[in-house]
Amino acid sequence: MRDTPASLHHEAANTLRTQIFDGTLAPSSFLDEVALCAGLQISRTPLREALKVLTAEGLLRHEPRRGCFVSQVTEQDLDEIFPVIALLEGRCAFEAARNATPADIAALTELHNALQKHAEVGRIQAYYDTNFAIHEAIILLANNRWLSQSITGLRVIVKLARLQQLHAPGRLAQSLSEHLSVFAALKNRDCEGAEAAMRTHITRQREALRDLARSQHSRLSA
Amino acid sequence: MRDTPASLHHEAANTLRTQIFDGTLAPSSFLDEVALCAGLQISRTPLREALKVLTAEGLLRHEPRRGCFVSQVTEQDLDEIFPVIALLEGRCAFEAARNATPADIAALTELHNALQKHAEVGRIQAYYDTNFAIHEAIILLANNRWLSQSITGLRVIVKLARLQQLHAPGRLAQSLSEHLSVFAALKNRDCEGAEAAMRTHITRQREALRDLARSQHSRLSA
DNA sequence: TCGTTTGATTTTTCATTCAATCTTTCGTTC
DNA sequence: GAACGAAAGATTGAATGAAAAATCAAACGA
Repeated sequence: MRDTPASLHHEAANTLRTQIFDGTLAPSSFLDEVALCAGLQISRTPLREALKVLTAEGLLRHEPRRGCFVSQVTEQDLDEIFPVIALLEGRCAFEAARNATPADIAALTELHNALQKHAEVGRIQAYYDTNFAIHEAIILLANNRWLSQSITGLRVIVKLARLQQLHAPGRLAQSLSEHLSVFAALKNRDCEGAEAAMRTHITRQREALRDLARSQHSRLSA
Repeated sequence: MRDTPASLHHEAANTLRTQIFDGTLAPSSFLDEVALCAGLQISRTPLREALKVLTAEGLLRHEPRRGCFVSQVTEQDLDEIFPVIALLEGRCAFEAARNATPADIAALTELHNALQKHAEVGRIQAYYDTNFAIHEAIILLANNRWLSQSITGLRVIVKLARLQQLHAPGRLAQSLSEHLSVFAALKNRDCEGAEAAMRTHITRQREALRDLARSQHSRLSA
C-alpha cells in the first residue's frame, strides 16, 4: 500500500525469508550469491546487504570467505528456545490480563469462538492461523515493544524448524483447552493465572513437537 | 588472536559499535557515509553492509533515502526493557542454581569477594566491571544460548543509554547487598529464591537509574 | 594406491562508477 | 517583505568491474 517501492535489499530480504520458511532454501544449504542475483533479478550489492540482515536475524550463518548457509535448528535449540518463549509470552499474558479493555476481550472472544469451531471441524490450517492471531493479540495487549521483539526473534528461529506440531494426533483438542484456560484467566483479570496457563500452553507445545519429531525419527529409521 | 583478518564490514561494524557506545557517535546523530569511509579508510560498500548489521541490531535507525541515525533510547524504552531483562536474568539465576558445580561456586565466591572489596573502597569502575562479570557468569551457567542471546540483545540497547546507574549515591551498597542475596540463594540451590532475588536486583537497577535520570533532568532544567 | 602439492576455476569481497532522489539555495513574483 | 518554485549540489541506492581467497581436480611423488 506504500507508494514508495521498498529498497531492493529490503525486498530481497523478504523474498529470501519466505523462501527459507517454505523450504525452497533448505536448512544448511549454501547460498550462491550470483545465482540468487539471477533469480531475484538484482545486483550483488543489495543482495549482500540482505544477506547481512538475515544473518543478524539468525536465519543465516556466515563463514568468512566461504559464504552464507541457511541455519539449521536442532532439537536442543528447540529445548532451549521454548522455555524462553514460555517465559516471555507468559509475561505477555500477565500484562494482557491487566491491560485488556472490554473491546479487546470481545475481540478475543470472537477469535476463541473461531478457534473452537476450527478444532471441532478439524480444519488444521485455519486453527493454526487463528492460534497465531490469538498469540499475536495477546502479545500486542502486553504493550511492550521489546518484549514483543524478543518473542518475535525467537519465534523466527522456531519457524525455521517449520514444524507443524498441531498435526500431532489429539494435539488440537489439547491446544484448544489450554487456550481457553489462558483466556478464562485473562477475562477474570487473573494475571498470575493467565501467565501460568500461557507457560503451560507453550511448554505443552514443545512437548507435542518433541513427540512428533520422535515419531518421525522412528519412522525414518524404520 | 586470529591469523585471518576479519572482513572489512565486520571490522567496521565493531568500530562503529565502539564509537556508538563511547559517545563518539551521539544518539540521534546522522551518519555521513562518505565521512565514515574516510575515517575508517574503507570503501562505501563494506561500510553500508556494516550499517545494515547495526540497524538489524537496533543500534541504528534507517530512513529510506535519508540515511542512518544513531538510535535514541527513551525512558519509556528503559521502563519496558528492564522488566524483560529481569525476567530473563531471573531465569538464568534459577538455572544457574541448578547447574552450578562446586568449582563454579568457588569462582563466583571469588568474584563476590572482589565485588565487596570494591564497594568498600568505593572503586566504582572496578565494581562495575566485576558486577558485569558476575552477571555474565550467571548467564553462562544457565547454559542456554538463546536465553543468553536475548539478554545480550536487550543489554545492548540499555548500554546505548550509556548510563552509569552505579554512580547514584548509596546505590553501590544496595547493589552489593542484592548481589549477595542472589548468590546466597544460588549457593543453597534455592532456584526460586535466586530467580526472585535476581529479578529484584534488576528491578532496583531500573529504579536507581530512573532516579538518576530524574535528578539529572531537574539539574538541567534548574 | 594413497597422500601431497600445485594450478585453475569458482566465489566472495571490496572499490569505483552510474543513476535517482532529496535538500538547499537562489531567484522571481505577488 | 514573504512565499512559492526551480535549479544545482549533495547524498543515498544500485550496478559493474577488479582483486583476493578458497575449493576442487589433476598430476606428481612416495
